[in-house]
Amino acid sequence: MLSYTEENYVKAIYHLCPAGNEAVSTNAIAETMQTKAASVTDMVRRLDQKGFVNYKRYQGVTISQEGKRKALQIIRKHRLWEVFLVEKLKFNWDEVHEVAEQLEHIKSPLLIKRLDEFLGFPKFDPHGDPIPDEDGVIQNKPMVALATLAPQQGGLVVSVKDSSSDFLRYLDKIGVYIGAKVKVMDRVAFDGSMEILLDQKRNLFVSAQVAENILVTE
Amino acid sequence: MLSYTEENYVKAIYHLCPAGNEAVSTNAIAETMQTKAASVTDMVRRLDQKGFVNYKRYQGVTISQEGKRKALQIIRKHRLWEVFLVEKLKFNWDEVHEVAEQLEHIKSPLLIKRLDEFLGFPKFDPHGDPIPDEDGVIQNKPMVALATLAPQQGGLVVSVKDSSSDFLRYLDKIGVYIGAKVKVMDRVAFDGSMEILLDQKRNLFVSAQVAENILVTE
DNA sequence: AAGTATTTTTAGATTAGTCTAAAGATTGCT
DNA sequence: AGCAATCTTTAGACTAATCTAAAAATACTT
Repeated sequence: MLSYTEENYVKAIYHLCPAGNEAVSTNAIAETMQTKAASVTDMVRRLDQKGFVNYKRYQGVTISQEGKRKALQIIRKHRLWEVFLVEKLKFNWDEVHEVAEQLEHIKSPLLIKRLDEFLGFPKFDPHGDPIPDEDGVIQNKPMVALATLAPQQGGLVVSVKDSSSDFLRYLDKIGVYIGAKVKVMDRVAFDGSMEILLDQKRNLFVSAQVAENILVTE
Repeated sequence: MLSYTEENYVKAIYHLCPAGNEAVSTNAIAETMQTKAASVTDMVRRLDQKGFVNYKRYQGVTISQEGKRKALQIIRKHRLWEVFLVEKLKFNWDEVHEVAEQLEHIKSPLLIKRLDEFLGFPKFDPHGDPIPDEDGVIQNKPMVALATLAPQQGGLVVSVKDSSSDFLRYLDKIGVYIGAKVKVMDRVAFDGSMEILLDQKRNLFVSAQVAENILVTE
């Protein structure tokens, strides 16, 4: 069983190299974990001992199969909680991270199973990042920028490139959310702005820059 | 800011003497915390330093005003999460404690505010224990056993005396839950069993023993 | 290839929380 | 009151996670 801190290290190492094919440096981990390199050395040695990473001194770290499984489990929990916070508790997109960071460490398989059910088995979190399934498998449909679609083409909003508060708030205001159905109605050659049909109900205009930062999939 | 462990100590000390009027012994704390007396001594000294308890060596511990506030905050969180788990995630009454024990330590005032709202500002948890408000005030309506009511008298189910899994499962089965509206229709003198109108809809019979263990209020 | 710069590790210390074993207080009994 | 039983505290040690400072290894640069 991993401690709170160990879980965070595993997650960080996974994020730095999810494939586990190239070594992650002690320094890189220290930076993302907001700690010192010496502390990282101690920790990765322990995680190697426990089988969650592969570590050789001066050679950096790679995530192991076991570690990958654990990391994806934590990411799954994190993203499900984010969906809960936004969909059910009306948090803004930019308020959820800190809280989800705590909630992801709650240990209860039943809780996550039920939460998933309660949320209707979502596939993406509020930022559009995919939610791994119980076995750690990530559904990876190709995503393209809304800006690249031709008129009459449509898709589902699955993510955003820019996740600044400003941008997210703007999307909230115009009613665009992850999971929204969009269809390109027209495209203004002059400035690249687009007319979009949202959820088969409402027409709206977005600038080229906005369209560039909204990611959609079939 | 208190650590996870410190929060648990404060809660335990509060539970051992909520009024804070008489001293709680080191040993008693050790027992409820599943630890050794020596560890308790160390901890209560720290908590005294921080102002959450009053401690003098060999004299035991009392909870301070500050400690009471903190404990009630944690209890509030615990009970709100229990309501969430049972009402929204369909946990059984007897499955929630362990998970709520973890969830109660999540730090986010906004989260609790929104959760309370989402749950419709419940006043009792699934076991019928009252949920303190934001200021730590516990609503304390008098409770009486269902068994003591006369025919035609009614009330709301607010708690149970026996909280064994067996009893809770039985209540689930017959459809009795915290918050249910009940009215005594008849009382069998022979064995003390009762006929009850549940939620103004359904009639059911309960034994004297069951009626003794269901607590109701006006 | 040699020397400097950078990165990484080791050594030793610190804090939180815990333990065991022994010493010190309090309580209770006759 | 005096002694035994019990409870509580102290002392010293351990683990997890961290730090600083110094040593060791690797990488870069000319």
